[in-house]
Amino acid sequence: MPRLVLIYSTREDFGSTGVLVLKPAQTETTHDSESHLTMQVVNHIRAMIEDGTLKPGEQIPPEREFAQKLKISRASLRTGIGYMAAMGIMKVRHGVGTFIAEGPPEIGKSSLGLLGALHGFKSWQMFEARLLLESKMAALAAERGREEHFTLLAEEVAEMYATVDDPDEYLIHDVRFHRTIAAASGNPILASLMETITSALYDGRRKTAVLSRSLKDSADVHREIYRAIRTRNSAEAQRLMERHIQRAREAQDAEERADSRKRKPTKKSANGKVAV
Amino acid sequence: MPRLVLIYSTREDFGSTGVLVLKPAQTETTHDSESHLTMQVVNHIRAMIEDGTLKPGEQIPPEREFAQKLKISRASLRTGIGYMAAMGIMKVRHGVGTFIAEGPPEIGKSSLGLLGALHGFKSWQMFEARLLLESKMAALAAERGREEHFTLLAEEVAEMYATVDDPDEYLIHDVRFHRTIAAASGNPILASLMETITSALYDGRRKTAVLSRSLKDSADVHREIYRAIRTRNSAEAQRLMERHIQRAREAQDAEERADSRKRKPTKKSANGKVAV
DNA sequence: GGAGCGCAAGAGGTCAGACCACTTAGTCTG
DNA sequence: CAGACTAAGTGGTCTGACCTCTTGCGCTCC
Repeated sequence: MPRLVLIYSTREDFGSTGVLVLKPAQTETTHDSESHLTMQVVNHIRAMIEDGTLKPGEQIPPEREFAQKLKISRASLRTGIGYMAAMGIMKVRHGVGTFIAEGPPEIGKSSLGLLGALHGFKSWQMFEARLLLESKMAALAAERGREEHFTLLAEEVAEMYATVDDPDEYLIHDVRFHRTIAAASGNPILASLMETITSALYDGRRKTAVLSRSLKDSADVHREIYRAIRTRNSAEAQRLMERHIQRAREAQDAEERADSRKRKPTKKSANGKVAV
Repeated sequence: MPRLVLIYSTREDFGSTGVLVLKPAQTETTHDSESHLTMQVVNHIRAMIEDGTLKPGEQIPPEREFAQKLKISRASLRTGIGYMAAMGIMKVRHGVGTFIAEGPPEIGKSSLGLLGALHGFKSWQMFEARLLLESKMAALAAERGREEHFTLLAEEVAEMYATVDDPDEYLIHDVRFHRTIAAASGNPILASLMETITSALYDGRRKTAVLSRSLKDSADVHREIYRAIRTRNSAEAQRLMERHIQRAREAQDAEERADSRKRKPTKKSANGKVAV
């Protein structure tokens, strides 16, 4: 009996936009990418995480042993692990072991780069997305941030002023500052999205050069943002953050133009990345 | 000679926030998840996409054949394919073939659900993210939308009014309406993020019930949004969209409360999803 | 005794080839 | 002609062997 179910699916009958389709329940084979066993592994590990058997940062049993416990072949287990590793849920270290990821979650980090190549994402679009996310998070941080966040932000601002002559060190605190705001926003999903876009944006490239021109000014801006958040002035925090990122973008654009003027061949940048 | 490079990396020495670290170039082994061969496959396919050999929707050669061409084992090729499938870049269909994904790109669709389980994403956080993205896209659509987009939006609104008595059919046009706005916003990255969150939000669950109460009212709201966009009133479009999604959220919250009152055991919803 | 080298255990990575399961389309049969 | 059957082609899984990397222990040589 072909029971019909409503499935939120992607189809190609409407230009490049998907639709909601009604289709037989069995045909779900075209799922996303899980052939029974792969999903079985994913679900098993998921269950272990949910019931506390496995926590972020911990190591899972050796493949040979784990495969035997799950009563599947090592190859299938590896497929499942590979799946979760691709999503950034697990980290595999050759010769050491396999671990549950920890730290700020990134949603399909490397995925963005690939998708970008497929659909032609542009640099300005990434900046636009980042601008939106970060400015909103700054506003939320002003509304929801707790004392501990304010303390951290203040520390990072201080560190920035202290390292205006050391671009590398400065950058560390710059990143931490933005991540702390993300944490203070109280919405880890937005934080994840920001993390994803940011890492794709600066993928492999050091932005030190961009900042080295006037780190003092940069520190001043961060200090202002901090103050707005500290005094729970969300509108001001959002406005300042918008301007800050807008300027970062202009600086990078300028740098890229200068770069492309120097290197004639312009071999789509070092490691093969394009349009990012 | 241990050359030092600046790497944008994730470490666990600062609470749950990562930092920018300075480390020996060789230690990059802990990369993301690519052991030479896997990456080789990914890069090869990426190259094929970039030079036009492969386009979205097209099929790649059979595994046995492709593996031979790349001079690697079928197992390794499958690892690479699995990696890209997990990111939603490729779709594998048992007994049919492997294809390059097409349609609206989703960044780590299933990833969000898993990450949610790991870091405890809440439903309201997803709504907040969606609210932010969709309202901003509505504003952008008002600024950048072209006639063709307006035409499509008008069509969908008309279809909505025509199907107020058929929730399933109505939902199709509802989704299309929102996707058209995403397309009109001119920023595919934001559209991808929306797609990801939306599908995670309604993952497996039909939201028909939510809408069935008063589809007529819903159609009215969409019509208003359309008008704002049509007249390039971006502020109004954003405001209306915000209100619209806010209400959708309230409706769903109400439904969930009603649901949990009926089913006592509350076995963390059908297919094992939680907190989504 | 301490610094450094080297080896071995243990983890993941790759390989080969056989066999299973699914989809599809063409063919046979009633 | 409709429906069941069959075969070809593609992905899915298994087995078990071997390779490579990381790590730490223990030996050797100052």
